Amino acid sequence: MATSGGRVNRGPAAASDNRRAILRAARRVMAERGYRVPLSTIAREAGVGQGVLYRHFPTRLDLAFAVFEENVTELEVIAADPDPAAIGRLWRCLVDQAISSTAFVEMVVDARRTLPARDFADRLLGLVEATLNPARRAGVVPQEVVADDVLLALRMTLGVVVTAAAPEAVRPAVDRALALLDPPWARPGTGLSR
Amino acid sequence: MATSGGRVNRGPAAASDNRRAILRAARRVMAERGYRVPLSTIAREAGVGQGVLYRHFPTRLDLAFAVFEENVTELEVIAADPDPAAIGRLWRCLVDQAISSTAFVEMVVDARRTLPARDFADRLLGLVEATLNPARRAGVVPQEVVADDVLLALRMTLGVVVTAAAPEAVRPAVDRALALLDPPWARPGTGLSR
Amino acid sequence: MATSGGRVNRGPAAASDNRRAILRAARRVMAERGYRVPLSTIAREAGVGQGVLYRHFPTRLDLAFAVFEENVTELEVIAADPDPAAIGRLWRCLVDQAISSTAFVEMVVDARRTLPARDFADRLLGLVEATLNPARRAGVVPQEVVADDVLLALRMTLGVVVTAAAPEAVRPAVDRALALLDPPWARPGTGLSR
Amino acid sequence: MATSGGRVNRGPAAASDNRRAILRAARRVMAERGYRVPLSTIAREAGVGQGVLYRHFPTRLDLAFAVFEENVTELEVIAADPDPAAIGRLWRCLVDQAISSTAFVEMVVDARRTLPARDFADRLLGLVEATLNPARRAGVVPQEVVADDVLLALRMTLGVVVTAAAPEAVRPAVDRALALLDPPWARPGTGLSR
DNA sequence: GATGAATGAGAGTTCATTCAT
DNA sequence: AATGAATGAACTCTCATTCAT
Repeated sequence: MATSGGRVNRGPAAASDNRRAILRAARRVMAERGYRVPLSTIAREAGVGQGVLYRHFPTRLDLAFAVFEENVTELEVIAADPDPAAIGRLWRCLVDQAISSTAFVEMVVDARRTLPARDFADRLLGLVEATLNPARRAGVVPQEVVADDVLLALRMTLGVVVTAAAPEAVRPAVDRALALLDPPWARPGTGLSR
Repeated sequence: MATSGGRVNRGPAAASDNRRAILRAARRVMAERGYRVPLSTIAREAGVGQGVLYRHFPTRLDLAFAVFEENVTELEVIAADPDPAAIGRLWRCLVDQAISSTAFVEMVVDARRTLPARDFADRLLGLVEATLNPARRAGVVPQEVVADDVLLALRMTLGVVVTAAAPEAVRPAVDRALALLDPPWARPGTGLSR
Repeated sequence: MATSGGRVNRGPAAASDNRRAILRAARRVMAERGYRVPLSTIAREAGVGQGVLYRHFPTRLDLAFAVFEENVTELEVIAADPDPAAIGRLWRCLVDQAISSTAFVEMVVDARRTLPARDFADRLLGLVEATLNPARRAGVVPQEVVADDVLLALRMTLGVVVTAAAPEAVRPAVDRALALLDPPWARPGTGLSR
Repeated sequence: MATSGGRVNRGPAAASDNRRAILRAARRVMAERGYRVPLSTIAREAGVGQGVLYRHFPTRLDLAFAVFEENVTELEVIAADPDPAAIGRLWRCLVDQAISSTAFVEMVVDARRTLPARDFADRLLGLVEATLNPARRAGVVPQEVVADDVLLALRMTLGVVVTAAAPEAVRPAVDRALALLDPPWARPGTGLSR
């Protein structure tokens, strides 16, 4: 009755493949249809049963966090670079991630209502701080710039992203917004020039 | 038997009262529990049947637009003032509205997925333009400032609002963000000084 | 989309009919298939949608209590009779109800795990007391008999009912059990003789 | 890779250990959380995989029967004693088992719905008969007492057990019930006096 | 033989929408 | 014109059962 039709049971070996497939599907489907897509859709797209999705990610938030965890990993690689100009590359990466992440904002809004706060912001803050320090010491960014400013600028960017009228309008709007804001860590000499 | 229990059927006279009650309830409940509260909750809070809610506002979006229509009305009053300094007051009003409107962003995100675009942005743009023109002519704001910039700044502010960790963190974050952005239309001489 | 096929929407007028139909279906289906039948089965048998079942009875326990409420009503009619011999009729009724109520025991077991205790036992106790008092005064039952004894005897009977090997074995087993127990309130002169 | 994490595969030697561990876990968990606890919970508590549980006990009933098989074994030891007074000890043991076995009743109810009758009752009957015969011959219990009466009394006791409002109310209620019933095989001279 | 992940049917619950009264 | 119950599709979550390793 259990394995009547469809997929075969590939056994435990499938576990990590499945996890990856679920993350990939979640990233894609959430980007397309929003944070609140039915979990069953994600499971179907990932080619796994609903139980598997549930085993790997007990709640929608767990899944979303895991998706964005991958983003953080990408940032960590950049932040590990002691180059003072790394802050520029980190910023560019943050903006790029923001542009592809309407779902992220929906998640944050949802998390605020359902969770006793997670440490995402703190981790991000740590990454930015680590990257900002060498830049400040090298004089690439003014002394008074703090990590909170960077995150604030990122949040401003997210606002532009989620309120864009159409996908193709996102990038130009973000560019214009950042031109208005003109954050010091995004000026020449901060890794963006290369 | 028609009016078996509870409320009496007050007939046509109730129509506009009901509409107002629904809008008031929707504004409050959406602010508290998010854009996606069950419509039945709004109806209950407004003290009307679900059918009435449906008659006045066929979709959730219609309801949400009507709620924010009230915001626009408030703005129109300011924009009707030919005073060059009105732009500063308009901006302050926009920011205040943004601060009390996490639900607005959720609505916009939802609208983008479900609607063939509504004219909200255009109306807002018109208002800002009408207010910006005298200001520019009077030299209160630089000539190169365009209405789009104002809306962009507003969208940036919304990003800060919806990603705030807690309600009490909203206002300080917005203040800091606007200090960083330092929009010309919010500088002294633009109606904020009074 | 809502009323695509099947049942028509009969409007609010259907409410009390539906409630009755649900109770009837629940009584029958729970007796046949046990306390834990899928609620959807009960809804289907009653000819209503699942939402209606849910509206009338938010939890399975609410439904079950309502079913047994009807039993209590039957008992109340008997208990209202000041005749000292009423205790015999009350007892016979209790036993008859027990015989048709395997589901009752399952409910009680379930309720103990899920509920902060309901007042069923108390109401039953009150009924028995009210009926026992005149009987004791009239000397139809010995002075030392208390209502708790009657309920204890009922619980013993329920034990016999639920452990019967087959439905047709229930009545004989109960008769034999009561012959062994020989409760004073079931002896001649207590309303059973007529 | 087969035994990647957690427990090691101890091979065939583990089989009977596992069986015992499962039975112990099942007894405990079913007593705590009822007959219908998830099988996965029992497996986890026993420290075995779900497959092992399934191998040893294909159905929940098989497991439950095995649990109560241990009870029967305890009874068999008593029944093997030719002492006419053994019936008293057997009865006490039966009552003690009943008191600790709400789950037993749930099992019996379940069994009636799913199984073409098992021989549990028959084995119990045999045990009681074997113990009752010497007692009757020795005149410790009246001649007319039959084994069915003893089982009937046990079923009555089970009724009291499962309908108790709280665990601590079980023993007093059973005592009172048995005082009302006063079974001859539980009177002085039947093994209870020692 | 043991392990524990995968499977998927189905139970429970919610809620937008309809419509008799 | 208002009411609020009915509807049922959709979604989330659970868990008995299977089976690759």
